[in-house]
Amino acid sequence: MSLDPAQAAAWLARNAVDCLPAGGLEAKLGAGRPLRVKLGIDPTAPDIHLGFTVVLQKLREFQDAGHTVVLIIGDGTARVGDPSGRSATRPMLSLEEIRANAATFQEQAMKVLDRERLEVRFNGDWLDMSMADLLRLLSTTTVAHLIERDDFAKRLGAGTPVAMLELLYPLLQGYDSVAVRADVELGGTDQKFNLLLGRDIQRAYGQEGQVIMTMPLLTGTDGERKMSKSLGNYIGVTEPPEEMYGKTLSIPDTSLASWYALLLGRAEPPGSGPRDAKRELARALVERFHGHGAAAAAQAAFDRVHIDGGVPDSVSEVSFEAHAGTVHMPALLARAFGVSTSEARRSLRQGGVRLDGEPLAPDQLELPAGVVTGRVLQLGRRRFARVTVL
RNA sequence: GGCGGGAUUCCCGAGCGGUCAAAGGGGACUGACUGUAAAUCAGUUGGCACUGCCUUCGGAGGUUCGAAUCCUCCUCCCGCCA
Repeated sequence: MSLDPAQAAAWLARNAVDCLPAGGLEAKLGAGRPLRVKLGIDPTAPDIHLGFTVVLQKLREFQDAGHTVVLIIGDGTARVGDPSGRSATRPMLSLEEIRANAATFQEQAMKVLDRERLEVRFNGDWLDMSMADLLRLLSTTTVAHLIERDDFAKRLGAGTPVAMLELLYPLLQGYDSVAVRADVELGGTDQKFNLLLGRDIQRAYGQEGQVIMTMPLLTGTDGERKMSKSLGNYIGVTEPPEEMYGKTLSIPDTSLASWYALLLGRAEPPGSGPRDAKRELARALVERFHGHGAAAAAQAAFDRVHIDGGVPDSVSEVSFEAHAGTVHMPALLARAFGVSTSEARRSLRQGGVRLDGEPLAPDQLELPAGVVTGRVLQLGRRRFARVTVL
């Protein structure tokens, strides 16, 4: 690294919401050794979306600067459940679920991280501690401190239950920092309390406290709210290339700058308009998760469908039974796309249904079997299926 | 414990005996325009092989020719007092 510690710290901290304590990162970098950068993950959700990769991207930048990432799979803490941002007690997970989730997670995280500078640990390895050790850990923190947290405070105020286990969670994950001797810990802004507590716990164990860095939450494809599975505005990292490409192009222009910064760690290409910047972004993201060839193919397929009005290469197949040689279109559409027949009728009435790209007349409820079989049925702009009439 | 106010279709929110599949807004969907952007315009938005039929207004009963609307009980929320 040719940068001095101050410059390097500033570079690494860009896009971060918090990097605490002030000057802490610079001081750590000044020691001149590779830092141990921790990320703890709770293997509760089997597949991850782009929002989560914001933190991975930042970790990758640390790796590229010569530091080591310590990824902690929270197989021990997953049995407790992170209360952050939750309004209700979480259920515990079975061991099998945790293992499966952890495996999937690792595989997906590798798309962003550099395997060479990575250490993967399971916190179950050290959380099965003796009672004496547990009591020592518990003695580092007061109840008053724990219930300062927003979500706990709210739930206590509202009279909803807060499980003892949940209260314990921040301590356990803070202890991870002690176990792996973390220099830096990353997380989303919602993890700030946990990260800071980890710092306190390290010091209680005679270690130097970690620097904590929190990253902003990525907005979803709607450009409004944070990306989340339950809001349906997410892009999963395992989604097929065409989906990923198309969804990325559908984000509002106003999200471009933050997507570039948070996902790719760079600014939009200068001089290109939003349309081209977005195409480049989409392509880069698909390339990251599916490889170069898939990215080029996704772009080509997209252009063919949406610029030239063609049909995609691979579409799902539906088979449908004709009655007396005719096909009842609402029923076929319902079958093909999982919509109700009423909805299918509406779309038909509004000219939203096509066969091989040709719009159907609004009153064509019945079509001869020979006309539809083997052709590509299209509902709206994005839904396609190849029909086989039996 | 006492008093009062609520629960309506995906969400918010009108409706207070028939003209209610239920106003309005949001969201979503379809079409036009485009860059699967934004903005805008138009339409749709319970189900059904659908000019009609069926099921919805927290739950269960009841009054009535007729109930989202009235009565009874139940469940859950929210204010005020203690």
